[in-house]
Amino acid sequence: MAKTVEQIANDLNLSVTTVRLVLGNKAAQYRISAKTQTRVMEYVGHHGYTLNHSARSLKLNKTYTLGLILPCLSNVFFATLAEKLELYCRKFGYQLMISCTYDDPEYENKRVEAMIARNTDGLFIVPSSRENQQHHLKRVKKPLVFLDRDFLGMNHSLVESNNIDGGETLTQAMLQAGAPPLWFLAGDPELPSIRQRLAGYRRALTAHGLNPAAWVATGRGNSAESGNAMMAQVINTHGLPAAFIASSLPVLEGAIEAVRAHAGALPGAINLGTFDEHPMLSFLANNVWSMQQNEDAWAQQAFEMMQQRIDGAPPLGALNVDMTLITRHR
Amino acid sequence: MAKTVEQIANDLNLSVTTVRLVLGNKAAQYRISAKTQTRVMEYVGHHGYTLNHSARSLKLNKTYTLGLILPCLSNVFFATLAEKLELYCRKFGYQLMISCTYDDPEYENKRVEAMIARNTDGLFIVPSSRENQQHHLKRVKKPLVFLDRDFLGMNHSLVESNNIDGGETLTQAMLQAGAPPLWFLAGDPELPSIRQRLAGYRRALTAHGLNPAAWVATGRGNSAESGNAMMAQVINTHGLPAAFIASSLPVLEGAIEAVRAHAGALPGAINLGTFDEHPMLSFLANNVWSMQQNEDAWAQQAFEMMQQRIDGAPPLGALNVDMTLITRHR
DNA sequence: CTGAAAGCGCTAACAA
DNA sequence: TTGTTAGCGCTTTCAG
Repeated sequence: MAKTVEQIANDLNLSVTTVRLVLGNKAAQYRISAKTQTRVMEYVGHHGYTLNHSARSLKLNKTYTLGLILPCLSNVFFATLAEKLELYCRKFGYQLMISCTYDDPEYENKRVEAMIARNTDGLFIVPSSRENQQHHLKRVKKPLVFLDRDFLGMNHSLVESNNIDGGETLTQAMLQAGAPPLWFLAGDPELPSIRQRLAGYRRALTAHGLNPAAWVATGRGNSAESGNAMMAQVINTHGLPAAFIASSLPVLEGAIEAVRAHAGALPGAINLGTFDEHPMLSFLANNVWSMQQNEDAWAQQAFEMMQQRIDGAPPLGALNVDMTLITRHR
Repeated sequence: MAKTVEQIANDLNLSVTTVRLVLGNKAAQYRISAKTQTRVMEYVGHHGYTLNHSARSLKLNKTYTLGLILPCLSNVFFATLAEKLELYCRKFGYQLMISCTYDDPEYENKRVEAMIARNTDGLFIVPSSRENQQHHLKRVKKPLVFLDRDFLGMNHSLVESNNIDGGETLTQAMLQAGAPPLWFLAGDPELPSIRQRLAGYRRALTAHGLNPAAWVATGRGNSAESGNAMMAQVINTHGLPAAFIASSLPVLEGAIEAVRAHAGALPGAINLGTFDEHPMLSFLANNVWSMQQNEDAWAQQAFEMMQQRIDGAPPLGALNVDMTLITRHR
């Protein structure tokens, strides 16, 4: 196993060129004699041959490896995105290297450095801050495709969900199903995606002749704790809401916890809205509206962008992927 | 950026060795003159230097890369495991390459081949079948650490949960909380982990003087569909169960769906047990017992095993990680 | 149709 | 304390 081309050539009294030609299926093209071909093929069939990627990478200065740098894999959306992206990469002969930043800016820079040192051919990055994104843009010479978060809004390659329309559609649907107030719990209002979702929410409220700022709560992060705190505050100041939208699943978890802490149980009459879909939303006895992000479309678009960048195309701007409304009515 | 050692040496009229020595922090050891050191450091501070991993790998025949081959990342348990494992790998200078098999045996073999061609220093594998595991064991010369599933029970390196004790503890807890029958929905009884969980369940039943085979349903896979089908059958033959255990979260999802389809809603009195913990289990209004797997401990153990194998140690046998019972009482 | 040779950037052994 | 060199396995160019 794992013979080198040179070994094969020596053992067969051939030159490396000849061996390479038949190994690379160029035998016909260069009219290698049938006998030589079979000799090589038999040898390989017997002893095996696996190309040494390190050597190839060194020579070609291309590793057929791409990096994916994201906040964390335990978030189902990112995990699914990573899975889909890996699938597309593999399909075109690339290996994907995944690294988590836990939204730590320093960590993120280190991961980017490490990926570059490993000669990845390009990087997909979910930046954790405006400064990070700017930093990468300035320092990284390799093809870069940003995902999910656009802090800058400039002309670089980026894939994100159509969060504004998603927020609007979700809000509209919930307004049609029940009377206001309809609260919006924005876990991390600093994140561009959350800001956009909130903007969509406001647009829908305005269209309904409602005050777009009356029922918005903001938190300090995309977490259950933050969701809990926001809901606790809403209950404190306005009582139990009849309907609310969570900016993400962890926020929803925390908010429901807070409702339970207040009311003993989650009243079935509360209408729930959330971004990101998950089968376990079916565990709820309430009406649930969820805005699903299309990870597969993301992955496809992102990989295509990457390929174009690798092929020398200039940055391609932002690309929006539509979201899908999922409803569960009890 | 990205200067090579040789370029630095040329520009500074030094030899590669000298440059390497100060770059590798061996300056003191080899007593490189202070002047030379600062010259090099200044040059690097100005122009930068990133080690070329491909060249290093080729020379050392070591890539500091490890492979992780698992069914899928959209499964939260595997995603979290991958995340933790990546953390440990990184801590020791390794990069992790993740690939999903979707439990397709052929795919799995291809992924293994690809990882080997890329000179990964070792492989973590969640094998999808007995044949696959055997195949890898036979053909892969690199260090191998299996995860989650042991089809063979031989002397190789493996990390899994203590599924038997976990199943027993879960069953005991639920038997203490409510009267039997207590059903067990085994999504994929072919999987070693599920078999073990079932064995633990049976042990607990027997200890309680109950028939260990009376309330077991088996399905055709670890999926919501399978869970749905099993529960539908249970309801058909025995009516709505007062309590049941799902062998995994997707099975639980499907089972609850089936209960809803039959009863219109999920009766709050049904006691629910499941393997794998997830925050969204809080969405349920029922009593819930969940058996949490400790991904962090898995990752640590698995990485340690891998290191030992890389350092030349023989296979180290199976290692069990205890599970933790999480209870939610309403 | 087949062969020879240079060189990718790094490491390690040996020289001075 | 610093310099020289061979070679990892592959690709590519040029030469028969």
